[in-house]
Amino acid sequence: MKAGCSIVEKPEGGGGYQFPDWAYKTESSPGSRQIQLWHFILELLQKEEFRHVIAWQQGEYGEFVIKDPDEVARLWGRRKCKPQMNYDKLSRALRYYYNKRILHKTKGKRFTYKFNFNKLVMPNYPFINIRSSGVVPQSAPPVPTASSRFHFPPLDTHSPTSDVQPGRFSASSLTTSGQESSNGPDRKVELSELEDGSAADWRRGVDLMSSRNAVVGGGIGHQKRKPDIMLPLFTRPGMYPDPHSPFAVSPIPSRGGVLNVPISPALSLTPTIFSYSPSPGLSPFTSSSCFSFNPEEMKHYLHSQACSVFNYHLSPRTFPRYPGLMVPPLQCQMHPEESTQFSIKLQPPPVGRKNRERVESSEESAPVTAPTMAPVPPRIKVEPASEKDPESLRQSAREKQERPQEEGTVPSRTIEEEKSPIFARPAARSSWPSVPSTPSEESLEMTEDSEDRPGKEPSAPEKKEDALMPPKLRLKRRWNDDPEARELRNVKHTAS
DNA sequence: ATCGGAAACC
DNA sequence: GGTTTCCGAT
Repeated sequence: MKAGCSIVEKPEGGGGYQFPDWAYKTESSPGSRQIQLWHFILELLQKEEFRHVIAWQQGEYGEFVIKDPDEVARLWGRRKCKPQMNYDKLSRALRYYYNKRILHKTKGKRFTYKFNFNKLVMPNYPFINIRSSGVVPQSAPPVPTASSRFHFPPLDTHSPTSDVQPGRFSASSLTTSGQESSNGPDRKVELSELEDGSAADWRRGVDLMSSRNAVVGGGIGHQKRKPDIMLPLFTRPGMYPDPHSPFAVSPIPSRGGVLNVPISPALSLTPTIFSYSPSPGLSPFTSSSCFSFNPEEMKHYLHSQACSVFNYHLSPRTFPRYPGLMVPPLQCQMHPEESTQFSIKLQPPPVGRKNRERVESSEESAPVTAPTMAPVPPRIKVEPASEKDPESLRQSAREKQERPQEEGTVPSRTIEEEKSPIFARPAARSSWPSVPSTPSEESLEMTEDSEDRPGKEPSAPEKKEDALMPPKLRLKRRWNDDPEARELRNVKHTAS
């Protein structure tokens, strides 16, 4: 048993804002069904109680500083029942977000990272009415400043430590059908690399704009969806007024409001394999044919996206180009046919286990773990039941109490609206808009690695290099600060 | 301090 | 799949 983990707090206590269990799954990873780190981080950032531990960095959108790494790690460890957690490990996890582009490291600033809200927010709140508050935090995120409206809804069932709040990041997943990976089994590409979230969204937008009711696959196009599932229908902001949502429109509805799925909600909510899905839980959208929207809004949305992406210092290449779309005069040049995506797998599956000398641990004994046939003695973690220091205890105690009314603790932010469970029962929808009529549509033949003009540009020097370069490097080079590459890209763009 | 590969874990 | 755990490199 994991000592130290007894304090797993669940909302049920008397919170009152109970949602069905499956309702919470959305934000967790489909696989693990557990809170994700970025989620947790956001939670902490959201609460003032943790201001001294981790806080938004004013000035930079989405940038935050971990003031007390050890504490954050401790909290995280507690949350995950991993008493051995430490900043080193936690930071490794954070680093994994780099490639997913959920997070970035702010170079030069110690313990400072930056969220890519495009990735986190937009995919989850695609149709927020940007006009009302500037969807993406135009100014620092949840900073209780100007954008009184932007605030991250609670992400997890339990709060950082155990508290919680009614609202949550709904992954809005509407998802569903998915199931079909458009690209073959092992073609799970992380388009996100390039997409940066926004691209994906854009693509979706495009699809929508094209008024292709039939199109589905979101971008990639090849997904057929199962006709027996109803995708949620988004109309427009306001359709799902969610008191807890900081946004004009509540993403939550998607959760239960509109699914008409025969399958378990939990399943349906689990964003699975969307071809373009960058990371589970993040891009739940299926760009289904079921959205209805306002062109006008879409425009704003897209525009906002562009700005945001830009503001986040993302690679310009992530900007999908859309004719007629106004973007900031920066180098945001857009090109109509952009949206290509990467097909590279950033983190290739393990090849096999190499024997690693982990035997060095001499004093562990396997608790209850079912030993597989590991070549080496199963590694057990010794979970010191006494991991809690006074501080921790104090905290957990406090947390528990806070839970019920946690909202009250965040005054400076937006007034947490009342926390009433927003749980609309999924109204069964009987008819669905359209059926995928274009199953094939190979139009979007994703250009594998090339994220540049598919059939165009003969071959830029850079490209060749890329070809010879491991995907990761390639990405890194491109994404991170490879001025050279960037320049090349720019040149290319301008040239064409 | 940070990064990222590798492998194990859940 | 998302970490967790280790660890060598920078």
